Amino acid sequence: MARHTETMSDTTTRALDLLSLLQSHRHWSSRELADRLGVTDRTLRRDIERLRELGYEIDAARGAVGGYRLVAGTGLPPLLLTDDEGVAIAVGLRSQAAAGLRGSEHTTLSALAKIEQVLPPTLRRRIEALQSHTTVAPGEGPAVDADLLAQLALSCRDSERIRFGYTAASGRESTRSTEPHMLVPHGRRWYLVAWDRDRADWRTFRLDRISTLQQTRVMFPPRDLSPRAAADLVSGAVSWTETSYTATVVLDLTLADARAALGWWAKEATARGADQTEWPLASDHLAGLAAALLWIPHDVNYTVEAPAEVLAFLRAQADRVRAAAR
Amino acid sequence: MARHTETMSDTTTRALDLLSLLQSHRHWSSRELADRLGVTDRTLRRDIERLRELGYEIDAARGAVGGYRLVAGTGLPPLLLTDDEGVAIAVGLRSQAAAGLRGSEHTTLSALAKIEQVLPPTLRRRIEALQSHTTVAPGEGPAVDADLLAQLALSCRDSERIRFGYTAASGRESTRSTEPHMLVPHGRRWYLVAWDRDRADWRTFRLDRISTLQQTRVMFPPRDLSPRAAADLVSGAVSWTETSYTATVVLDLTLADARAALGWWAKEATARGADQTEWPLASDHLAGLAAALLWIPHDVNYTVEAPAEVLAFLRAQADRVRAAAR
DNA sequence: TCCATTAGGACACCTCTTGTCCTCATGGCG
DNA sequence: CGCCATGAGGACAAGAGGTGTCCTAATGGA
Repeated sequence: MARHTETMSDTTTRALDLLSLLQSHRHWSSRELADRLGVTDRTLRRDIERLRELGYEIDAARGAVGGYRLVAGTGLPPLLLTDDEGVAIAVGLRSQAAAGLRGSEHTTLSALAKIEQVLPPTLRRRIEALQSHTTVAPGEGPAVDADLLAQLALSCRDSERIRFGYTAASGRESTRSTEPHMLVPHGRRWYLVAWDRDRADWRTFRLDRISTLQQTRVMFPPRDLSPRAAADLVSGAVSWTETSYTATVVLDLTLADARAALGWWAKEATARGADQTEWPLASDHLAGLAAALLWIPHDVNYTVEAPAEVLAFLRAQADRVRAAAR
Repeated sequence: MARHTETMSDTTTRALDLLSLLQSHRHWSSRELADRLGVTDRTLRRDIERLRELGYEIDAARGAVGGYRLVAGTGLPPLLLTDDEGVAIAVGLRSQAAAGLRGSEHTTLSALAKIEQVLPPTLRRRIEALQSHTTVAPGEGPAVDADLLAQLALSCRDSERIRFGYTAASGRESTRSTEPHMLVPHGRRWYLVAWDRDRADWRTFRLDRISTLQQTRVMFPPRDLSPRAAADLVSGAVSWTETSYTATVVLDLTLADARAALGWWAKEATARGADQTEWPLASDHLAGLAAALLWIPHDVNYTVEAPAEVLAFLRAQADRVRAAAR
């Protein structure tokens, strides 16, 4: 956007500017591009050629309505984002990490680290503001502070020593000086696996028990610890084994009707007999399990099959709501 | 990563490579960087200088543990992502757009358009795979196909004529040839505001009623229509006015205790008298409202104050659950 | 104090870029 | 069918700018 002073090394700037233009609109004529970049059309063609040599695929149409367009190639080109777009991406990544999406936690964190590293402070404030609006599902509040997660991801990636306050399960508070190694999700929580310098051993820390994080800018040589071993450390340390609750809902609907009524998230449903459907539910929380029942349409009859503990919870909740809604 | 053939224009490549290195790790010594880029340290210093002139803030530490680090400046540098990171970002943006996050829809879409434009097909397939795992809250299934949303966002941005099949509310199917103008979220749904070429007028289309999208690669000159007017078009067209439900929960807890018990998403709670707390709830769906109650801890007494309609729903649901959980 | 590191000036060599001028290829439109 | 606007790219000369070598100056940590 900002026209740079013309005295600097120009060909590099122009290449980036050109990429940015090609990303912000899909169709450009040679004239327009050349004018914007302040060069001849011949030079522009050379610039395009250069980008092509660098691996970016640029389609060109000849003739009356000709023009250039950047097209999906084999790799990702550098993304040239506006501030707002950067904010949108950071918010998306943060909430994704906080929600604990399985299967790609590490890439999510690494992308987040990349963007957090260069995020101007002004934009960071905007993220906080936006994030507070992201009140998605009730009860599913973020199990972790996304900002802390991002900071720790950076420190892990860069092998930077950190200090923080920690409140143990027993309630004892202490200050830890550690070499952070890896972030591991477990259940709906995140754990930091780090080398505790005072205790000279590996420790795991629950993120929501970490209070004040200080990034010393001191690097350390990474120690060996396989991801597998790190995960084992965490599951070993998690004492209050996070039980997962399950139940089966039996709907008085054919499988096809059930699919139609419940939509995509009933895709695990199976038929029971000719005109009933089994719909398996699972959740880390009893409340989450119960919530799913509320979305069954009014005109559908169903019963719940589940362990006594779960059924008792459901009955108790029903009674509470009945009493409260008078 | 891939070493390019050495014959090409190099200084631009090197600048991008350098940025990429600086983004993938926070701390680098001059030696390391120079080696990786295959140049002298003097040239490297010149490259760093160039980047600084381009506006990227690069910290340097002199002395024994010296080195360079890319630091948050005033603007976002080009993001150089690995394929995996690109996938993670696309997934995040898509689910954010699909969830209908308020306040930043347009930036989210514009960022999404940017990345979708250059996303290699192989990566796109990976996104689909990941997205099916993102089963977040029950009942909150994606109200819209994220892929369609992304495609339409691209066409709107680039003023590209499109054709698609549309099933009207009446059930009548038709094929529309339109000039897409803007995507507008309303309730949990998305609407496309477009100029219908056959009817020669503005029309709104619900995204989940659009069936087969064809992108003609024909551009058109954008017509004037303010965002405000577009939004009005949509809310005018939405007949079944999407009512939003509200309720107030009165908890037998002090405000402080309620905050502690309910966590961050009870931040709108206010005190009522000395030892009660008012907790306002709002949701587009009755079920969403009811679900919130389930997360209130067992040992807390509460009552619900709400319109008769809402109370009736709560009682009915309670009875259903009671009956089903036998 | 010493050492390793970044910072940057000077200079010679040479590559690469740029604009001008040219011809060719291609797609849409009348 | 032929016209015209557009992209593609070769040739060439002028000159700008990148590179490596060699140098000295700061600076931070042990």
